[in-house]
Amino acid sequence: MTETTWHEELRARGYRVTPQRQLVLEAVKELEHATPEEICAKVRETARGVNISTVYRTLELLEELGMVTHTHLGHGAPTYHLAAEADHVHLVCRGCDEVTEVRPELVQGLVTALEQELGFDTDVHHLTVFGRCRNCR
Amino acid sequence: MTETTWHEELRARGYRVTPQRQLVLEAVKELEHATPEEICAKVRETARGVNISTVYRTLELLEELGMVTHTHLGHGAPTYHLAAEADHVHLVCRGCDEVTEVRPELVQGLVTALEQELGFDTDVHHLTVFGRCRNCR
DNA sequence: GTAAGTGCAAACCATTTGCAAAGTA
DNA sequence: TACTTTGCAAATGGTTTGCACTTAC
Repeated sequence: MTETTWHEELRARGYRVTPQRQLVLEAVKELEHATPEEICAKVRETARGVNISTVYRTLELLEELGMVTHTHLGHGAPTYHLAAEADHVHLVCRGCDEVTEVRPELVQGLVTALEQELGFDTDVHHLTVFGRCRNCR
Repeated sequence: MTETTWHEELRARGYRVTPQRQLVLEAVKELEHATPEEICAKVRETARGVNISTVYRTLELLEELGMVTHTHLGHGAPTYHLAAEADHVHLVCRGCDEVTEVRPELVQGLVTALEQELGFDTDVHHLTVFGRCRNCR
């Protein structure tokens, strides 16, 4: 999605293009897997600050627009990334807490089975698999 | 695991058998998919109350002993159930919030692939798949 | 100009912690 | 008795909300 496209997308739905919204989207793009707090910190590196509640409100909006997605990689805050770059599944090791991204094809069998057996449409982007990695098991 | 077995299990590890621990385990057994708050409420139905922090501490202990497991079915608190009865994967519909339990064989392909390709040992009990059910898609 | 968006502070929910009192072995 | 566990109240972390002020259109 280009710069102009999403500006129009916002306006078309009655939302406004604000510097805060642009900054938050920029930060999500640059950080990858960032928590709201981290996004807020990143944005504050630039002169203009952004309030944490604005970050939350903006992330909710961007998610509704389908521009970002979030997933839960641990006990704490969720992490956000661009929907366009989210084509992977997360593996989290309970031993070393390391996060690995794996090809979505690995879950294709599961997705197909759920689809055919139950008519269930899986949100692959949100999927996180917990377990133990080679080194920690 | 029988009544006596887990009492011995506790003592063998230097832990003590207390009425609170027995009540919490009972509640987990009866409720299935209960949050700490719900477990606390359930236990309070019996004359003796239990403090919410004791519930948290007990659940942590029971999980360490491998007697209960937890999973995240939504935005709020996690839900606990007996490890012995946890042999299923959870499906959560984003439309109607309904939770479905499916046979673990459905994820067998994924588990095997992660095992063979990465040596990753998946915690199937904790796995929750978000998406949209037949009625809501 | 007017409706939408922001900042701020307070409220909220889930969870954790310190410590003195109570209970188990 | 000695050491574990509990209850309570306060602290914490993450998130949401109400409202007056500001800004995009």
